[in-house]
Formats: sequence, structure tokens, C-alpha cells
Amino acid sequence: MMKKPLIILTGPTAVGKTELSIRLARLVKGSVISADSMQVYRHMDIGSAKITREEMQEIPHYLIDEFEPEEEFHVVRFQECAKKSMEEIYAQGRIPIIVGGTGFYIQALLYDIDFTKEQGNKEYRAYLEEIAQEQGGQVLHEMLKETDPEAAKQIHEHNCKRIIRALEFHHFSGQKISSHNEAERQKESPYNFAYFVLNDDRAKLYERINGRVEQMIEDGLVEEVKKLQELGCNRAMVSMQGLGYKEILAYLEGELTLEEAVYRMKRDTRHFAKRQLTWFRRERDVIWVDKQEFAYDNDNILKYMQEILAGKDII
RNA sequence: GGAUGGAUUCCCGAGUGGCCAAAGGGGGCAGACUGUAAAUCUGUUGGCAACGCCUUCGAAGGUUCGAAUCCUUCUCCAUCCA
Repeated sequence: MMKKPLIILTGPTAVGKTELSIRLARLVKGSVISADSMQVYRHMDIGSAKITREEMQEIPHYLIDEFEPEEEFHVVRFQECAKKSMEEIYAQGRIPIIVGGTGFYIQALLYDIDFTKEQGNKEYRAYLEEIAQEQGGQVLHEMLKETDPEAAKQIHEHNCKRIIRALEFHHFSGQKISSHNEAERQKESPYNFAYFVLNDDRAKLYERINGRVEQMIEDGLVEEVKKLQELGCNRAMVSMQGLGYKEILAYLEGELTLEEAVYRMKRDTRHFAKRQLTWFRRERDVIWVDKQEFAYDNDNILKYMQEILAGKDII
């Protein structure tokens, strides 16, 4: 059976994915699926740098404004929703284009990683979190050594979240997460895909990030977060852990000055961009698109992409 | 003009004779990641032909087996007195 076509356009935050994605979508008759852990939430527009209706220019977009900020969105839901969207897109004779900077989400979809072994209840996790709280993370790490020594070796003892997940996985599935991961890692993608990573010179990227943060403040990010607060959003919510949101929330609660909040937003966004790049470097079959090499001209970039897509029989 | 305090590695900041290429933090750089991923976590950060050598703690001299640490002079900064 022929593999279905799939285009991915990603890159670190603030490289300029959005603009390019629209032109690409028009070029290949594509529909966009957002792979962005924050743009899925409604009422979070400025801080997530969400694409606007006008910018979409009639190109269908999926997974934007799909959930309320109090809902918990995560990879598994992303995968489910994205797969559903893809079917719809294929049925219309269009090509799905994954656009967004959340590498983990992209991976989950691209390699159709299996997450459904167990759907744990919250109790066990709460129990583990309590242990971590009261006895410290090392205790959990010791527990993991018992049940899954391989995983214990791979996960640093300070990384509580991942230790908890590994224990939880074992608890509900009876299997080792280390072997599960190992198996999933071998998977081949069920799609005929092109994985583009847009990149730019680091210094330029950082400049853009800093500028973008300033712009967000000017555009009324503080007001946006105030409204979210009024809607009942608090820092425990997954959505409120987004960059920009957690800092402004801290400012509104009097923990930080605005200046300090802005400083942190910039810094943490830069760090985030770095982590994204690390992620993409590790992914296989990635096509790097360095903006400098194309003289910062999207026409050139599109031409290049088009060639590659044609070569892979995607278009 | 006088008095006092200060000047430390990219930044802030400890160190007050050997254990100091110099704590800690920040920033930078690198990495991990398979149900919170804009999250969570790790490593590294003077140079080199690198288990050793070289350069560094405002500058120049000096004391000492040995100095970022003590002495002298100078430069700059801060506060105070004129």
C-alpha cells in the first residue's frame, strides 16, 4: 500500500514558520495541523503567538483554539486529534502539513508512537508524587531500580516527572518503559513524509525572540493574562505553564516586577528555542532549511521545498 | 586638595599567603527526552601539542620557597570632608 503524504514544517520558536506555512499550503494544496502545545488553547492568543484568522487566508487549520485553558492537553490527545484531522484532510484530497514547534508531538504523529497501553487513573501518580514530596526523589529512583533497572539508568535521579511516569507505566501495564521505548524507537513512519526544520543564525534568532516578547507586551499580553485569571486560570494548569503566561501570572500576583517577568520570558524563550533545536538535531530524516542560505527569501525557500517534495513524490 | 571603601575569570559575586584556573549565581554552549514537552532534567564554561604546561584576579614594581590574598607607587570608581 502506498504511504500517504505528510509534510512537516517546524523549527525553533520565532523563526518564521507561520508565514512560510501559509505559502506552502497554497502551493501544495495543503491543510495545516498545528503541532503547538499552547496554540490549541482558546483565549491564549498573544502569548502563544497564535496565527490570526486573516493570516490563515482561507487555508484550513486544525488544532488551533480547540480546547479551554483549564483542559489538560497532552501528546496523546494531540495524536488522536491530529490523526482524525488527517483523515479528513486526505478525504478532501488535500495534503496535511504539520506546523508547529512541539517536537514531541510531531514525533508521536510521524512515527505513530503507541501510548495507549494503559490509561492510568490519577491516584497512583498522586501517591508517587506524595512520596517524592515527603521522602525525596531518590526514593522513587530506588523503586525504579527494582522494577526497571534499564530505565533507572537512563533517567537521572533528579528528574522526578520522568521517574514517576516510568513507575506509572510499569504499574499499569506490567511492562518496562525502557523496553517499550526501545521498541517504539525502531518504528518506521507510516507516511511518505518530508520533515523540514527552518532555522536561522542563533544570534538573529535570539534577537527576534527578544523583540517578539517586547511586542507581546505592547500588544497587551498583560491584559490577556488578566482575563485568563478572571476566567479562573491558575498556575497549576498545564496551559498556564506556557512561556509568557507563567511569568505574567507571577507578575500579576505580585511575585515579580514587570521588568523581571519580561526578562525571564526572553531568557526562557531563548532556552526553549535551544531545546527545540537539540530535539530536531536528534530526529532522523530531517531536512534543515537555513534561512541564511536562502538569502532570507521565502521564494527561494519554497522553490527548494517544492523540489524536494516533488522528488519524494509527495506532490 | 584630604579621608575612607573598592577594582576578581563573559556578567554579578565569594575568596584575604600554599589545598585557587579561583565557591555560588547568571548568561553562553552542549545534551537527554516516547501520556504534563512552551514541561522536566543533565553536562560544560581561561588557553593548549591536556593526568602536564602556559596566561589570568585594575597597572607597574617589591617581600616570600610560594601572592588574587602582604608592602610601595600609579590609574580608575564610590562615598564623605574641604
